[in-house]
Amino acid sequence: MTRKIVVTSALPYANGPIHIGHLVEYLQTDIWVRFQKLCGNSCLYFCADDTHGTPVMIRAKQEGITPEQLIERVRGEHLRDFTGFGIEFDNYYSTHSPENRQFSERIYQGAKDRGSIVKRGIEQAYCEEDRMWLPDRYIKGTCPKCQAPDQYGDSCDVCGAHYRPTELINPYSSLSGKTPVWKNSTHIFFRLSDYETQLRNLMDAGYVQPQVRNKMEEWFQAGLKDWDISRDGPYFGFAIPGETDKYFYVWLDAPIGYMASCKNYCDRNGLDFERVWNGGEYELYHFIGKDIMYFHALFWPATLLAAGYRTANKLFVHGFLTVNGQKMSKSKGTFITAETYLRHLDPEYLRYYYASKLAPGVDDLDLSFEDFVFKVNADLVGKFANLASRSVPMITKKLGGRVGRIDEAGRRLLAALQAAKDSIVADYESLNYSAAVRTIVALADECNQYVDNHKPWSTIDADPEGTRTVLTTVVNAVRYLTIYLKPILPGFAAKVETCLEVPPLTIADIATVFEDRPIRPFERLAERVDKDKVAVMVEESKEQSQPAASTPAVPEAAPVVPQLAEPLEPVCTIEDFSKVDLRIARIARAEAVEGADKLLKLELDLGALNKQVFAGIAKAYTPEQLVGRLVVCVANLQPRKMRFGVSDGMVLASGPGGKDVFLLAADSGAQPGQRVH
RNA sequence: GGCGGUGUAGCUCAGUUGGUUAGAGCGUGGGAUUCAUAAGCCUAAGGUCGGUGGUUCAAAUCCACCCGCCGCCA
Repeated sequence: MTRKIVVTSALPYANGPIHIGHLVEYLQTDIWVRFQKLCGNSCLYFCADDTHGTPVMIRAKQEGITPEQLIERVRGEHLRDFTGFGIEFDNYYSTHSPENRQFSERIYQGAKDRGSIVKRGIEQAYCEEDRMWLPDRYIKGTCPKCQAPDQYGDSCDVCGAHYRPTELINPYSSLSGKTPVWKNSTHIFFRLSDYETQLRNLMDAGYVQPQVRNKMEEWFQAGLKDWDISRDGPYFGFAIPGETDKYFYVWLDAPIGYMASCKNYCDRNGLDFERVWNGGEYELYHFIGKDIMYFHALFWPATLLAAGYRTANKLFVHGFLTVNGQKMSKSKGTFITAETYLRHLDPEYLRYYYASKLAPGVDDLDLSFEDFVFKVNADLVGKFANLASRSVPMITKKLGGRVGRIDEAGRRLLAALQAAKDSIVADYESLNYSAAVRTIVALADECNQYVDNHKPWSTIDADPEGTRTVLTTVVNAVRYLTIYLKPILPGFAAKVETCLEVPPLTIADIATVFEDRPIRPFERLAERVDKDKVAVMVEESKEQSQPAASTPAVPEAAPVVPQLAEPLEPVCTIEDFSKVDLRIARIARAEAVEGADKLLKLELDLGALNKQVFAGIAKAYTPEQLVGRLVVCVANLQPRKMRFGVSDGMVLASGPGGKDVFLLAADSGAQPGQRVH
């Protein structure tokens, strides 16, 4: 029976680029959607940019453009990045849309009619300089408990204390630097506790995974508190009807963006939104990260219930991405944007890698570059692509480009492939992609063993027809494997479909065989991933983040509290410091690097030894200026392989980069090779 | 700090309701091959299942405490 399904991914916020962390969710969702379509189900995938709120307003102001201009631009960038990764939305909309306003107002009215809207005054920080209310995260000051300076308005990073922003000592706006004043303002609250019973019923009905449910239980026991859904102007968002200068909090209208995107699609495609969203005919699933569980497991269903809308069948919660076992880091170059990735690597690699590690739980997923390279090369290329590559060309080159029929031995192999269907389908359906991939890889192993056992390369001259039978079996095996992998690897699948000259493969094709047909010349299905390319991508991610880090948020404003553009690192002991072996070096040679406009290739004379170092100082120094100079270098830095060669150290310099780079020099008398203490 | 999640071979992960000698892939060593993208096949080595204590005939699995990592505290 054909199912009808609506799927959403969380809406990315419109003030930053898509990065490989975001992609865990969009790829997880896209694979599921493609899987449903492969199974012949009708599946609609909706998303949008989340556009409202203070950060967007401030960012637009900094860039000297309107919020509307900013969100339009960012939406285009986001969609470009998603498309680059093969993520196919049926509609990618915006929360700054007429549909979203309409649904927000309707849901608010629904809650009001149910008596779930209450008002009360709260005290909040107001900046008279910028004439705006300050969210807690924009207020900084000295921690009332441990006196640490420059802590955020809600908690202290140094001692971990929690407090109210009013308790901060010497509070200041992180935007203007001015001291805020405390003013009273009436806010509008949604009484979440009115929906506790209904929410609990939802949990009982299997709305979330068990791990998430435990967390829910904790929240229920703590008691559901009223939710502040209003913000005072100026605020980039929807005005609240019947109020003066009050706007819906961004988190109220963000998930409503799912509905808006769906409505917009329905209107453009002749579908009845009420039927699709509310009719019960369609299943509805939301994919989200565990950081926004609270909003999607409590507020969102509660507001829908308030307005009489249906809630989702299930929430699929996933964990975060770590890179090489750690949080993504700009300084380590592991904060990799989708755009940067696509400039260096094939998106199918990441799709395969994530799929090979995704499970239904909320565990974090680790992207280890070493593992990434091995896995892509061993499985994707060595097992799948190579299986086709070692058999199909023999048919096109030596057997007239035609597959024949399959014999008994071939049928046994193919039967094993067919028999795996139910388990693979079940694994995809339950988001256990890693299990599906394990099964598929094991099948590919069997296929490769089959090829080795039948040695078509040694029989082809003596027994061409027998060999054709063997190779026909392999082609059929490749076809089945491709079907199983298609949700994960759409590009790979498209190449196989072209080679076989067949219409898009579906799961139903598992029941059929491919015999007595011509095939087209073989095109390589996937290239090996070069680990140097990964290294270059990481290197580039480091370079990109430097200017951003050194650009002050608001250049004109002079902060009252002194702050370094680059904050101090945590304390380092003398032992830590002694690990860094600094040496005086004389620049023996310097030359420009072809193909890199920031790099100079330096040969450093350290007395007894010479080192080759690539330094990102070409914008600031010409090679001629450098030869003969004494500099300080990190002599025991782990060598790094770059596109242009190995860099075996680093010369010390200050400055934000670009033209503003200032090399450290040594007073005369210092000798190359001397250690700096 | 409170709470939730998590910790299994060098790496990434499976381990069903507690039940023989704890598995897979990658990586590493050895072997036989050479059709194929230095891919594929055969084979070997590798683990006190975070720690301690407990329940049990039996614990990676259940319980308590501790340690590490991730997150939430609206």
